[in-house]
Amino acid sequence: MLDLSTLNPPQRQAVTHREGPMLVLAGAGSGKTRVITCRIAWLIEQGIRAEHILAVSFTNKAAGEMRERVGGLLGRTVSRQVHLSTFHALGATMLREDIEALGYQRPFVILDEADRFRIIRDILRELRVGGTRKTEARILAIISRAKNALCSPAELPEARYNPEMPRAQRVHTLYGQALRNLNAVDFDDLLLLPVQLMRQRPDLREKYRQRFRYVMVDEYQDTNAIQLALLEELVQRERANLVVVGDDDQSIYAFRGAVAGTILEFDQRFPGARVVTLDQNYRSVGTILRAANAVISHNDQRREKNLWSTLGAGDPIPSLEFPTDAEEAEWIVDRIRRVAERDARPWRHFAILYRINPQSRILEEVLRSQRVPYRIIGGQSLFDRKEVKDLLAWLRLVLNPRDELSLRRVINVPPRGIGTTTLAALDQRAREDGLPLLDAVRAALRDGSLPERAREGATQVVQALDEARYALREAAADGLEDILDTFLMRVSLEKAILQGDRNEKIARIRWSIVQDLIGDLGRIDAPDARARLDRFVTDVSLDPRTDGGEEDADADAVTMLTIHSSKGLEFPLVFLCGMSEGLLPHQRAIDEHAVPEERRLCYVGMTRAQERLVLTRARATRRRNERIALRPSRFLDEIPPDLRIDRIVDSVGASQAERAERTSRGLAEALARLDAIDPDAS
DNA sequence: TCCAGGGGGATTTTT
DNA sequence: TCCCCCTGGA
Ligand SMILES: Nc1ncnc2c1ncn2[C@@H]1O[C@H](COP(=O)(O)OP(=O)(O)OP(=O)(O)O)[C@@H](O)[C@H]1O
Repeated sequence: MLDLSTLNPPQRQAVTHREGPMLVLAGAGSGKTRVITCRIAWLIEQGIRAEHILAVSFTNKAAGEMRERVGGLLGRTVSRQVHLSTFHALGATMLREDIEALGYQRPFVILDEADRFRIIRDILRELRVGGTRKTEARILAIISRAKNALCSPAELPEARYNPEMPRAQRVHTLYGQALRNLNAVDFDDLLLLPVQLMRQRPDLREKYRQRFRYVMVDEYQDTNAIQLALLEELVQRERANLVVVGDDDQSIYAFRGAVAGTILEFDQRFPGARVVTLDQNYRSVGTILRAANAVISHNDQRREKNLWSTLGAGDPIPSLEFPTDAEEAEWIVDRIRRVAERDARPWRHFAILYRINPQSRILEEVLRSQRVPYRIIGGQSLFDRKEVKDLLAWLRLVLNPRDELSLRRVINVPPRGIGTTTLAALDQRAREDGLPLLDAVRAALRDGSLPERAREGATQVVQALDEARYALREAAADGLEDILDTFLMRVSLEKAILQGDRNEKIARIRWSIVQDLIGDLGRIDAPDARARLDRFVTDVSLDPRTDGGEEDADADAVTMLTIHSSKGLEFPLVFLCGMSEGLLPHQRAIDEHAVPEERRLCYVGMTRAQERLVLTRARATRRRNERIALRPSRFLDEIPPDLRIDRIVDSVGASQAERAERTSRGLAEALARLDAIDPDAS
């Protein structure tokens, strides 16, 4: 049940807001997300049906968190009926329903990064222009930015000076055609196509408007043009029941086309909008809040905020220097273990934040060797796994045998004697006769034009797919697991995986990952087997990294994540590592004069901490077997000296005096500070 | 024609 | 350190 007395007056005003657009603009930890979750509960108590409520956030992690909080207020049964998702998942849902209206088949394929690279590489090869991976990445980025800005590459602001632009323009067109031919969409299409859909089909737009009558958006400062367009199609401007919350200081998705100014212009875009601000921070102790505010105040063009907290003064923030990132990692993990033991803290109270994913590797090694349970959010761990992609490809084929991309991927997994040449011949035949690739395989089997060694395998694949599809047609929802078991056995997925790696142990792990993933099927419920499979495939494509689902979220483990994915979350104890020039701010941001965005990133990272924040950095790191010297981040200097304690922690054996001598602040000062720090800080 | 093994290259941030 | 591509053996 919702208790309005757990809210302060402006929060209450936003929660019980009735009609029309509203913006809640407030700093970190001021209870913006709580406004959204409580508003959902309030609406339902007012008799609004859960399925008429849509709440959007930006990361899968944040959406999951929100679902949990709503579940806490209303119970799981009701919270499951609320539409709670990321913009992309929302788009995927709409497309799963209506993509046929745009001339695609159902189900469609959602491409991952590797698929996109492969397509670009093929196009460049066809155009007879070679390209390094860097070029390919640049072109992909241009295409993505254009889609997110709802324009062609030539219309982008960067068009004049980006050297890849002429090529990107041509590739853009071919890329679009390639995706169409493959019946595939990329992540950007998940936003773009629903907008097109609603613009072309007012009847469908009306259907969605009727469905999503109350709309809320968390982290509104990160909305870009295409997401805004989607929102505008979904709500009626003046009469919009739209409540958005955000903080211009936490705008950290400029690379995706978000503009910090968008949130400040909300009332121009949605006329008559009410604006509410929140000032009280309920998350962090005083030192953390003041230090974060000090850093962010170095940005201009921001809305000045007046955040205060009553959670106590807090300790000064240690800012620690280590010889290398390996020692930095050792120290962090050691410290986590000691504090966990001393204060009887569960592991889940600790988070380690970093700027880029590869920084997690060394931490992961140490955590593992010290047997500290941990969980990595994001990164490439599950995303890039061959076995997961193969599984998905097979499942997609069951849903849609015309999915050529998937068929090409797995037809020779495990090796079935259908190599590049055989495949090319099949491809040509398909093109000549206007057949889908799978039907070309059938035809080649029938008239014997398939090489001898490929026949047996091809027959197996065709039959397995036919049988699975036939079984699926009739099956009740709970019949899905058996059908898939049989199907995967027939296409030898297990064999492919176990043979696929010389290291048997690794192969077994790979297979167990696939099994775990299939086990997650149990959590998906839909009217029939086909719909369940469809949902499953979309879910995994959108967020392949949440392998364990709900029980994992509850697991007691140290959390490791990038600052970007930490947005909206909070932890009692936070280690923000890699506080060096080149990492935070990142070198590329420095080169591109984008330091203010990095400063916001630093602000977001610092404000995740509730009780204690520790900033760490290394003098050197190793990249591609090269030692790279690192200087302290400029953001450290922006924290007032009375709020931080600078220390140098050298390898075991260095005396305290020696350590102190190396601090830039001088021996006496450093020693004085050492006394102030709590006894087991080293 | 298929495929395993070695050499070369690569790291912003998310969906 | 891990991943992709190419080449030579079967
Ligand atoms: N009125 C309140 N009384 C007590 N605690 C509150 C209140 N409002 C919010 N909180 C708590 O403060 C913390 C931060 O709230 P919340 O996550 O909603 O902030 P936020 O503004 O969304 O933060 P951010 O911008 O960093 O995402 C949460 O632990 C929340 O439960």
